[in-house]
Amino acid sequence: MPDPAGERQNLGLLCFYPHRALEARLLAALVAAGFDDITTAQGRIAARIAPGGTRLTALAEQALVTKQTAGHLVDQLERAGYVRRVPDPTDARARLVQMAERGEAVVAVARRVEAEVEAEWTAHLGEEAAAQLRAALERLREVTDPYR
Amino acid sequence: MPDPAGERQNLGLLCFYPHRALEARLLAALVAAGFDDITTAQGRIAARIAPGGTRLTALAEQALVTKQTAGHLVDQLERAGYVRRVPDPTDARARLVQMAERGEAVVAVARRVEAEVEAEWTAHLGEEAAAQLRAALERLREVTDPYR
DNA sequence: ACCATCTCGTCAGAGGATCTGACCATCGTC
DNA sequence: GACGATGGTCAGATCCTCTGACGAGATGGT
Repeated sequence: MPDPAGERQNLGLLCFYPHRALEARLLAALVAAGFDDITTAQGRIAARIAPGGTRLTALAEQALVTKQTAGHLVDQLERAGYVRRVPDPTDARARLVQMAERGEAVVAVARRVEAEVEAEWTAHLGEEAAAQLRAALERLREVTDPYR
Repeated sequence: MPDPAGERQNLGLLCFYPHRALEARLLAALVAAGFDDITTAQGRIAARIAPGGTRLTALAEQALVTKQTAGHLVDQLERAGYVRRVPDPTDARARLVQMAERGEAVVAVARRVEAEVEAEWTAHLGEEAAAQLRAALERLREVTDPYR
């Protein structure tokens, strides 16, 4: 990962700063809202739960962790009441991880903070540059996200 | 951190994909080059060592970890021969973490991979869009990197 | 139906990464 | 010189992540 404090930083590293900043803002806001028992790792898993529920294996794939790790994190989220596991009606081996009520409350807070942060960034960059940034990142995702 | 598999992803999450892709590419290339005893956490610290050496506290600040964590990672890097610690001539309390020969070799590989990846991304986006992306990310860094 | 094979998820165990708290040596300043 | 601030370490705990092994259910060919 080496990259000096030099002038021209690589694009990957430049991408890191906004991501880290958002994650820190989110975590702080969640703690402030009383959800102080959540970790970033749990959040990264929870963030990938689709409306109807998502299989553990799918969560693991998208988050780029092993299914053991994902299972461990879902255990914690379940114990804390953020998610629940229900049988998958289409496959008796599988179970769907769904948001519980408490989980939905967290998502609501997260959505608000995300919108806030994005508004700040847009204000800093200007509408047009922000839109271009989004477009470029979305196109970049085509070649950098194996699970798009 | 929650963010659904929904349509319009937030900018922070969009930033994550390129960063993760680059880090994975780097790690794979380093392993392929025989540097198979390095971890991403070590890399994130090593990446911030300036040419003349950097203090532990500075490394910790920039990587956003505690100085204990940074010290632990530098211990490993030192044991593996990637870096060395030398006394700071300007302050008897402090020591400078410097790249050792083996560390320089890693940096060389990393530089090459970074350039490769950036060339691929530029090819995908087009010269102009890539330049705009870089410019936007650099401006965004002004408000997202506390240690710029 | 049946069997080989794959997929979904779990259990067990180990190694890393990261934090908090306590502590010492040195620096800078009044 | 005395005192608060800074650089770094030690100790201990917690969380995250992985590898390996495994059982239960699905799938496809015969």
